[in-house]
Amino acid sequence: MKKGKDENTEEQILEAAKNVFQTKGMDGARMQEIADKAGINKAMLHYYYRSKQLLFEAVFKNVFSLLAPQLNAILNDDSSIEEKVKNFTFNYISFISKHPYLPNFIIQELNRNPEFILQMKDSKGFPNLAKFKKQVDREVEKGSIKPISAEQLFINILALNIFPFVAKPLIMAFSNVDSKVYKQLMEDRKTEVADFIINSIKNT
Amino acid sequence: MKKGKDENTEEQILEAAKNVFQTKGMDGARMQEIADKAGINKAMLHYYYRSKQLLFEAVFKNVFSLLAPQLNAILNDDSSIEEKVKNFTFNYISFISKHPYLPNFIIQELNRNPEFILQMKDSKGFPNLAKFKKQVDREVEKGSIKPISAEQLFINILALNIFPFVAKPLIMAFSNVDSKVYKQLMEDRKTEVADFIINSIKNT
DNA sequence: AATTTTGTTAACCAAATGGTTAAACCGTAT
DNA sequence: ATACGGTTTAACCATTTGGTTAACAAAATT
Repeated sequence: MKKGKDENTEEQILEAAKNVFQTKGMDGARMQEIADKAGINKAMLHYYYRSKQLLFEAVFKNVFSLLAPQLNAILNDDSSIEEKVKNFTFNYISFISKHPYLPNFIIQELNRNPEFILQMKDSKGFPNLAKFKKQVDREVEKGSIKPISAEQLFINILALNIFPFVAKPLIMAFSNVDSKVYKQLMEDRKTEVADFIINSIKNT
Repeated sequence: MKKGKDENTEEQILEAAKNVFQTKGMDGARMQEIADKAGINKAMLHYYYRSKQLLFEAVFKNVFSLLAPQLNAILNDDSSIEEKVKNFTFNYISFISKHPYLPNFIIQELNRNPEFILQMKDSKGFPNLAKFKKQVDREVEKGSIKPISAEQLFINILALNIFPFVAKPLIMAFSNVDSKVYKQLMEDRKTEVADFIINSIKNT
């Protein structure tokens, strides 16, 4: 069996490609740089993935599959809204610290080619608002949270959690803080963001 | 005087370049495409702007100068926090409808090259948190709003307003809405976002 | 009117880039 | 041992791309 070897190379390519594509984007990425990072000949990229476009798509799907479960935690979990907001906020900020380029990569590439996400919408595990919508409507009706549509609440939760990482250079410049202070701000947000959201929607 | 002619050409180039750079990004943009959109010969781009890099920087500064006054409305205006939040939210969403690619462009390019914003920090009119910080601290002390740092509040305001436009393709896919419904959601946010923020920070 | 300066173009160039190919390599089965 | 299969590499190729040049046109200056 030499399969160990192939799978290893294929995996090394994907890892290197994830690295380069996430930091440089599709247009800025260079096949040669990916090959160098993987420590193999450039022809191997085409041997295993045919073209830059297909390699990119493999990377995108792989990266996206990391994000989807995070979002499903808020959409398809069984806990209360309040619990979900607390858990999601806490976990997401930890998660993103391990994948700092992920949100920007996904957002950038989807804006470059918005049709691309349509191919993924069918795959199982793709985040979907249906269940969350029912829950929000029910809690609004019960009176435990103020009137808000599930869509707007979902947008707000994502915005407050994701945006600070996407806009890091901008925020750092405006607020005149260095990397260290910025990191502390993000650490504080693990609990502050949840409080901010809950304060806003909770009925007294 | 043929100055009318030059300035016209120079201006046409900048307009075409803004168009192309904002939609394709620095790496995806092609000098030929800019020339075509401007209806002139490619050599003119170099005649007026020397290089792709310098043309890009001219575009970036121009685009950034549209955004800065929007942000200063919340940082350096004299109205109360509540008023500011209401006005900013309402105005920003209108503003962005006229410049849909702007926030994504700025965020994407700053992530590609975070040092770039340092060159701009000195220029007058560059958004700065100093005044806003004093105001927030004062209002917290007075007890008119709940304890929150100016930095976190500013991040939250930006996040809730900017993110929905940056992440449009993502949100559309998750919530299964078409462009028309999405536009309505954004329209609703002109008032909903301000309420959301104020609910969260206002002391009862 | 002659000349100099500025604006504009077509043709060209060198480097970079995604992709291909033909030969070498290497473990395995015959 | 040898032939065979997938794997890997160096060299190569065609195209794209940012940038240049030299000649030409249009003003501006004298």
